Amino acid sequence: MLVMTNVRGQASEARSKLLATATRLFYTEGIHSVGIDRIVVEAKVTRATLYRHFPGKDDLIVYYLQEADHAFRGQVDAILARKAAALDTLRAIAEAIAEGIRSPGFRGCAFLNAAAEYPDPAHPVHKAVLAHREWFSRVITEVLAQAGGTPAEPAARCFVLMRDGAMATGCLSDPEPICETFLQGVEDLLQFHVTVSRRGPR
Amino acid sequence: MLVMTNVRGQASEARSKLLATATRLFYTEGIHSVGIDRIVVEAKVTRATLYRHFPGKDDLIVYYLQEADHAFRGQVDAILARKAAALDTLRAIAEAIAEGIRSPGFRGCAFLNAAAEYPDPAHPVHKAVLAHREWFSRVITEVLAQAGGTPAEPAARCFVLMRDGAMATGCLSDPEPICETFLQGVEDLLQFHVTVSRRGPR
DNA sequence: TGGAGAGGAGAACGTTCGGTCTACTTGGAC
DNA sequence: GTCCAAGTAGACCGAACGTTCTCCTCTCCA
Repeated sequence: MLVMTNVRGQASEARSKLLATATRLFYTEGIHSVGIDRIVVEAKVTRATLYRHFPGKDDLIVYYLQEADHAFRGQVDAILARKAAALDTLRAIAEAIAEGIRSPGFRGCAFLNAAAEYPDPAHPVHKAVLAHREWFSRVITEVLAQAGGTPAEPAARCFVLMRDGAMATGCLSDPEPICETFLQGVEDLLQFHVTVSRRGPR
Repeated sequence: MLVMTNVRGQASEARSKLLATATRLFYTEGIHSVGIDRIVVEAKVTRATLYRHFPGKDDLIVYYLQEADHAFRGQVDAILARKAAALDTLRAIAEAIAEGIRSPGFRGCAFLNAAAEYPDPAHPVHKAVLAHREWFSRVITEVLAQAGGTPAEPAARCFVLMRDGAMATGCLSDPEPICETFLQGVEDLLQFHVTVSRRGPR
C-alpha cells in the first residue's frame, strides 16, 4: 500500500526525507546516474522503507518532477496573486527564472534534463515533463493575451523559447551573461508585443 | 592499442559500424540507457572487437560527440565557404538548424542531452560538450562582427540562446511552430542588429 | 611460408542495478 | 495490555552493467 501520511495524518518523515534526497541527487547528478542505494543511504532510511512509500524508482522520479513542478508553480502563483499589470507579471516571472539560473547549485531545467534521459514519449517521466511544459506555456500565453497587442501565441512561444535556452545552458557557462541576454530578450519581446499592437500584427 | 585503420590504412569497417551504431543508439535512447551489449549486438561485432578499438564506453561516447561535432561543423563550413553576405550566412545557419529540427528522428541537441547526463564539468563527455559550444559561439560572434552593427557578442548570445531553446525543445512538441519562432527570432535579431547600427548600440 | 593483425565466438570477471524478503524494534491507539 | 503500523537491519534475488579473457579463423604482407 502506498503510504502518504502516518497514523496521525502527518506526512511521513521518512517519505519526505526520501523525496528530498532523491530530488537533490537526481537534479545534481542526473537520474540514471543515481541508484536506489545512494538515495536510501543519504536519506538514512532502509530500502524496505523506500519500497513501502514508493512502488519503484520510476514513481520516485515522477514524484521528484512533481515536486519541482509544485515549487515553480508556487513562485508563479505568488506572482499572479499580486495582480500586477500583465507586462509586469511577465517581467516578474522572467526575473524569477533568472534568479533561479543565478542561484548556486543551478544545474539546468529539471524537466529538460529528465526529457533528455527519458526520450520515450510513452514513459511516465516524459509525460510528466510534457505536462509541466504545457502548463507553463498556457500561463504565459494567457498573461500575454491579457496584455493585448500582437497575437499572444507566437509571442508566448518566443518567451518560452528564450526561457528554455537560458535554462538549458545556464549551467554550461557563466550564468550572468545568459540571464542578461534572456531578460533583455524578454524586454524586447514585450516592447514589440505592445508597441506594434495598434498597428496590427506583424 | 587503439586501432583506427587496418593494415592498408583504411578505416576499419568494424570500427565505423561500431561508431555508427553507438551514435544512433546514444542519440535516440540516451547514453546511460544504452549498454555495451546493445551496441555490439546491433553493430554485429563482438565485445572483444569493441574493446580493441575503444578503451571503454566513455571514450566511445566522446567519439560519438566528436562525430556529431564534425557533422554539424561540415554543414557550417559549407555555408561559410559560399562567402555570402554575413547576414545571409547567419540566415543559412539558422535554416540548417531548423532543417535539422524538422527532420524525422530529431531527438534534441546531442550536446545538451549529453550535458544533462554528464553534469560533472571535469568529465571528458562534459568537456566535449563545452568545446563544441565554444566553437559555435565563436563562429556566430565572428560572422556577426563581420556584419557590423551593434556589438557582436550580445547579439551572438541571443542567437545561441534561441538556437539552444529550439534544439532543446524541438522534440517535445510539434517542431514546426518552434522552427518558425526560432527563424522569426533570428530574423528580428538580425534586423535589429544592422538597423540600429548607425544609431549606435542600444 | 609464416607471422601478425583483425575479427569472431563466447565464457567469465566483479560490481551494481532495481527489487523482495524475513526478522526484529519501537511507539502510539484502543 | 494488546495490537498494529512504521521503521530498522540486512540478507538475498536475477539481471544487467562495463570489462577482460582465451581460443579460434581468416587474410594480408614480408
